[in-house]
Amino acid sequence: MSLDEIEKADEGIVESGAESSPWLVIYRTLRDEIVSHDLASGARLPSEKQLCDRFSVTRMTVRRALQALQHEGMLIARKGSGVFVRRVPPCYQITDGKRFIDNITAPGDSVLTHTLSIKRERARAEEAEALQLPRGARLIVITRLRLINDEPTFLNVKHLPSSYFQNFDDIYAQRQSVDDVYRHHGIHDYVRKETRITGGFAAEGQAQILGLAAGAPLLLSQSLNEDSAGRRIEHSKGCWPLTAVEFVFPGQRESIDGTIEGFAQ
Amino acid sequence: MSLDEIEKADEGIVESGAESSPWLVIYRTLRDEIVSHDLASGARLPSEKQLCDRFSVTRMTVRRALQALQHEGMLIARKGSGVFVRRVPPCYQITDGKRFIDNITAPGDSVLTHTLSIKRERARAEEAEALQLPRGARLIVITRLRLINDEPTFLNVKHLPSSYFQNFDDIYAQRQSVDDVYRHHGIHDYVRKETRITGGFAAEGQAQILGLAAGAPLLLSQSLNEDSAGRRIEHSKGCWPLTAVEFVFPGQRESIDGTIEGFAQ
DNA sequence: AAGCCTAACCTGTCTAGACAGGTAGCGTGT
DNA sequence: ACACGCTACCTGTCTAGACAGGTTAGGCTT
Repeated sequence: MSLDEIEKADEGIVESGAESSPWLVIYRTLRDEIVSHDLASGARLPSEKQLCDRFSVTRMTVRRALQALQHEGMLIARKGSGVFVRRVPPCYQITDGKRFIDNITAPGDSVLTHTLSIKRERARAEEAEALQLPRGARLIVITRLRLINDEPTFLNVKHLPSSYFQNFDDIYAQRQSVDDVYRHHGIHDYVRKETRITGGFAAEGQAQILGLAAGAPLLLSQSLNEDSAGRRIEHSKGCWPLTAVEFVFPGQRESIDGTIEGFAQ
Repeated sequence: MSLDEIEKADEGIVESGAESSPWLVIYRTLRDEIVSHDLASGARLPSEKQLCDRFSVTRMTVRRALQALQHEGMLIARKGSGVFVRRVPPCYQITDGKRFIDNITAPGDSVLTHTLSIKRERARAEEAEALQLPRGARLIVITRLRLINDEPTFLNVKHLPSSYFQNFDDIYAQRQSVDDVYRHHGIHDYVRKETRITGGFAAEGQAQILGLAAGAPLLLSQSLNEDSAGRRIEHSKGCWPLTAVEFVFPGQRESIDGTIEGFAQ
């Protein structure tokens, strides 16, 4: 991991030895087998009992190791069924921009969007403030799941003021694209007004959708779009498996030939 | 497939207290006592054995609950000593800017910086590329820990090209400020060239310094500063307890009176 | 009074079982 | 051929106890 250097830099303060208790051995062994693709993504692990035999320990010791790997999002256990490899940790780079997720760096990656629900709701305090609407204003609420290379990677809820998008459902049903909805309603240009990033933990529903263990750590993103007239047109919240992505925010003064990157177009 | 939980993404493991196994009851009870300050920050919890008596379960069941709370950074166990409350989860907002951490929103908060080490190293591939230097170039490496309201909150390693800062040690020793070092070397203006954010897990050394359990989830930040001549003067990496901060990135087109926020000055 | 030492206490880890509840596949009966 | 039900297997959780190793405070020695 990229920050292991911090530890190296400070070995004078704390040394992290090559200590090894039985569960740590199991943890490291399985982790290496996952990273090296000896255990393929999606594959089922040997059952806990088989692992007990292999490592000559009891189930609780095996489970200690499996639990750590689940927390890190590498494994997901399905009750009654088995434990499965979830993710070989490549980390996608996301550049903040208008289409948040559409600028995955590697061009060969597949991105699939699943619309889970479209609802109407009334603005609560939070959305009202973010969108600069009165509390109780009508909102369109879209919940979507994005799969990158077939791994569920981004769970997203968008809030849009109903009043700006009278024909939302028709257009969205046709194209599955919020940008097309914008265009159809006369919004041909808009700006990312603000982006926020923090961390949190997966509630049961989120975990299930993302294929993670309940309580798994997440990256949480929030963004706000504004049209050229200064109207707040979208408030979006989303969550990602903790190590699935790296957000890249380019600085403001990237002046090549006089224009400002992220500002032009 | 109810997704409404995404609204309270940073809640904890499970909500809607429908289901309850013994360890979940303990988890929720202790979590509530921490959040409500019945258990003060820094206080020692009753020993595991006492909790066993209180909840009428065995130690493994108590530990199951404690483990979840440790993972979320609310508790930290010290072997031989006890389990202590670490953090009542207020989340500081950090606005990305020149002085990364100096713009904590709440003005009443205390910020204390601890310089852990200052070393000289040779640039490895990563730093060389980031700073646009030849591999093996001389670097100054500063490791610092920042406490916010006495909680260790930000562990940070800065890499600076030695060649730009001949008098680094003297100036830094006097003022403990990298900005002052810049000024003393004629750099009165610089820009945040890029910021990256992702997530990861605490190595043992990091965990100990931050007062977290080993393997606890972290927010990882990376930033790059450039002076007005376009020289890369600083590459900084850091890690934060997952829920300790929220990064706020204002959009580029915040045009008030014709200037671009984050660009002027 | 200062310092050492020991005993009590605490967490970390592991063993060896047990039962509950979910899953999937196999075989039987229709 | 198909549907159903049963069974074997799997993970989730809990019990009851054990030992190892770190911490701390109180008592003893000097």
